[in-house]
Amino acid sequence: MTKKDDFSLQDFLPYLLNQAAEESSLSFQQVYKGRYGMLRTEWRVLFHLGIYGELTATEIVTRARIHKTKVSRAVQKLVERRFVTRERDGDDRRQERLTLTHSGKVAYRDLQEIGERYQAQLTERLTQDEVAQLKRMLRVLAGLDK
Amino acid sequence: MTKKDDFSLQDFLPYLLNQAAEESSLSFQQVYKGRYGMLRTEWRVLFHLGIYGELTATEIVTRARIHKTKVSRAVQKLVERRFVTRERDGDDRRQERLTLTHSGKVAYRDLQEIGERYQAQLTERLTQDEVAQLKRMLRVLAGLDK
DNA sequence: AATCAACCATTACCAACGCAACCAAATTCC
DNA sequence: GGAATTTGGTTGCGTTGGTAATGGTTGATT
Repeated sequence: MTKKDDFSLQDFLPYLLNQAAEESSLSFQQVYKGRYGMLRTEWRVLFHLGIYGELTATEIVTRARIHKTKVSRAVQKLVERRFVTRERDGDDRRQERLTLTHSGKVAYRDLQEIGERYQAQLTERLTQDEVAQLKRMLRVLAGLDK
Repeated sequence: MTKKDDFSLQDFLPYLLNQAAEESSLSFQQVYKGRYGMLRTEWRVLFHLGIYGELTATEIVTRARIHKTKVSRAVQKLVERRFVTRERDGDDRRQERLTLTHSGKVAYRDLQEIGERYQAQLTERLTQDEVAQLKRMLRVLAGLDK
């Protein structure tokens, strides 16, 4: 048997990353879907606004690397459900400043807290140090580090 | 500022995993899409057949954790494009044994080789040891280790 | 100041997804 | 041994996603 045949999906990084990502987002998805009827993209937009405060749609697109049509639709939903308010920028009337409403902030804090607990549970089979290493490497792979 | 406010998306594991997974599958997607007009699910099915040989649709579902309708449609496409043949099982006529055709094998080997090179390039900013650690942890998170 | 290119965001259109319902074959149960 | 249940796989249909085109605004060129 040659070296070539040793190749396995279990060793193919994009595949492994995908499996881990899917697995890790699945149960958390139940939370924001069940509690607030949110889709994944909506939750992600909410979180960005919760963390960074006022943002425009384009800023969310570049920060979160979500397709702009997805952001557009997610914002629409969040506005409908009164989690977010949009307001045309005075200086540049093309863009809209997005901010969380009160209930948006409440939802954010609620989910953020659950998220932290969920993360802790997710990594209980790894040491603190391993988790730190893992995150560092993921940032490298995602091209998120400076 | 309290501890709570330190929470950041850059530190939320499901988010990081998703970013890394998306980033790492993006350029490779161009390859199987460009060369063979395949979708992600089709490529995944092809790889499973390439690695494990003859499988049924259900076996692919459980191994790859892909929804059965996705597998069903991917198999359909792969059969149409003559990468895969299906054959009713004699013992249990509900299931179909799936195997790669010659051109299916060729495509698999081609993509597998590119995949390996791609993986090497992806991890060039990490040491061998780090990659091994990373894969181990991802398997834990994905629930893939015994 | 009129034109043109660049930009922010949305929409129209079609492809892909996922749930639930379904068909056909096999197994269980009485 | 026949009805009910389970299992392998497909399909219909409403939802979600991406590409490309559009509307509306700004900035640059002249």
